[in-house]
Amino acid sequence: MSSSIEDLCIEKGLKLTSQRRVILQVIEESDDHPDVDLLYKRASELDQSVSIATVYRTVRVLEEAGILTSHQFGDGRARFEALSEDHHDHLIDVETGEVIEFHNEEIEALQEKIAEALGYELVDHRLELYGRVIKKN
Amino acid sequence: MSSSIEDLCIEKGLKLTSQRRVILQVIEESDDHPDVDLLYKRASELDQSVSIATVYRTVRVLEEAGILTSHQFGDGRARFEALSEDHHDHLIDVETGEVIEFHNEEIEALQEKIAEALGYELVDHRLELYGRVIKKN
DNA sequence: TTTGATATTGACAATCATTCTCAATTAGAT
DNA sequence: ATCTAATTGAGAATGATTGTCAATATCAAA
Repeated sequence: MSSSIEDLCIEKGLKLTSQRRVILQVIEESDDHPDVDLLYKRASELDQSVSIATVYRTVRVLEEAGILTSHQFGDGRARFEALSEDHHDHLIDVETGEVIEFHNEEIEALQEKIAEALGYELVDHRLELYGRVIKKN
Repeated sequence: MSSSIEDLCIEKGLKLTSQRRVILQVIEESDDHPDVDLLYKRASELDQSVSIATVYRTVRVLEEAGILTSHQFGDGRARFEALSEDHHDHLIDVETGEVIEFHNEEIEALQEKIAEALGYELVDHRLELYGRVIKKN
């Protein structure tokens, strides 16, 4: 019944309010990369008492707790996904806005190497590919 | 006297107003990655009549003309640089905010390959490394 | 050159995403 | 059951950016 994300919140000492439970559920059930408005819409369907201010706050708290990550893809608003142990980058379909996740060890290693060569320890990175479907005919 | 960026603007059919000339000059002389406020400050020193609205507009027009590119590094505002033929990516010093440019053919090729493997033609990409200086002792 | 259509400008209002404020409520420890 | 600190909803405030509009300036054509 209690989701794994809820357990993480308890570990981090976050209070589990009814609003947070709903938002957590929505996040857990989303495998796209929703923005705040979409999270708000989905949460509102389950519980009308959730306000958009709370969605903004919850999303920030969860990110600070290392449970969520946010991305900035082109358009102005932040998009979110649960932080999983398996790191991945994103390919964004420029026609549809669809987001495809991928992971490539070779490119990960290469980034470390580049940073090191410049005298830096890599603490984070952002790699986004923007592409158009190849139509074969 | 007329800068190469000015020539590009003429080619694109953009009118060369005195305000634009000043902004173009500022862009040409900046080798950091200034945001709109900084461009505005630098332009104002040369010509007090330049308004921030015009900086915003000019920057947009120049980007549409393929003369400028904008980046979104972590903080909210857009930062700009003249678009040169030699493509590069960015490493951002997380302590100081300093931006270091680099280019790596291997990683460029790898990105193409990854996109292709997912069925996409790569139209653009964004690679940002966030690092901390390695202090040797 | 002067003219004229059209683009550009400054000032500031409007917008959009996000954060803040504050009084009222609630979770969870005791 | 009680208490304290965290959380909430509503809406105001913020910060970056874009839109509006009347006044002005550019560049092409006469």
